Amino acid sequence: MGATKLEIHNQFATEIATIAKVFAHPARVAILQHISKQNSCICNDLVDEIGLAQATISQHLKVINDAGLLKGNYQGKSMCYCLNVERFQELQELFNSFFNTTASNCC
Amino acid sequence: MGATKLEIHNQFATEIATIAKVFAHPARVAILQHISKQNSCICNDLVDEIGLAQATISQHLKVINDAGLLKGNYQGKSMCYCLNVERFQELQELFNSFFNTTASNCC
DNA sequence: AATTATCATCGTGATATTGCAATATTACGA
DNA sequence: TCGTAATATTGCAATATCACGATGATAATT
Repeated sequence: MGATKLEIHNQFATEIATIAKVFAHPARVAILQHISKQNSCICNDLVDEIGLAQATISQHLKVINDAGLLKGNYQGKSMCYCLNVERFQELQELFNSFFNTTASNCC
Repeated sequence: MGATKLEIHNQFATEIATIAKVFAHPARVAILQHISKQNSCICNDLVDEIGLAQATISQHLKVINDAGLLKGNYQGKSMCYCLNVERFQELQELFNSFFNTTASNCC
């Protein structure tokens, strides 16, 4: 045991959890903030800005990218990572639908 | 190495990540959904509903509770867990302020 | 008091995540 | 095409998380 029992949960719960995981690390939140602040992003900047090794930043970027949250293209010899705003807003709406449907008046 | 370097990130990023972690497991999302559906909650119900062992459910409930998301009191011989709606909405607002401030038009 | 029911905590495997050094790959300019 | 700068990938060690059985603790019931 130890592995999450994914198969027993409903699809929506699994989806929310998968998305939440992306935001569940401060480095990834900071990366997203930085990207949005800069309006564009070169990975090397992030190494200085966030204070983690290049390999670590690259790994976090991969997680964010796998969630569909980045658009990237080469600009000169560096990557230019940008936020996929449409996808980002899609996730926000998913989260809000979770928040909004989960309300209760209680004992 | 291995442990998250919490101290290097800004406070807001750490806060968002901490909250996101609560929702980063499908069982916890499912528990929150179930609590809201039932309007009240007894842990044993959850064991049947979610399909995990009682000890495991109890652990997840602790994580949710540590985030301030539960109000609980004894009702007869079982616990009655309820959603702390105020706190829940507080977290929703925090999340939305993260989503809303992180927007970008890109290269 | 003993029993039962319910939930919490502890201890322990199993798996996942984090972080980094080393290495590979990619793109560009000389 | 060779060298260099930027980013990705790999492999590994450290730590965190998940899941569960066993054990405690508490309250109602017998």
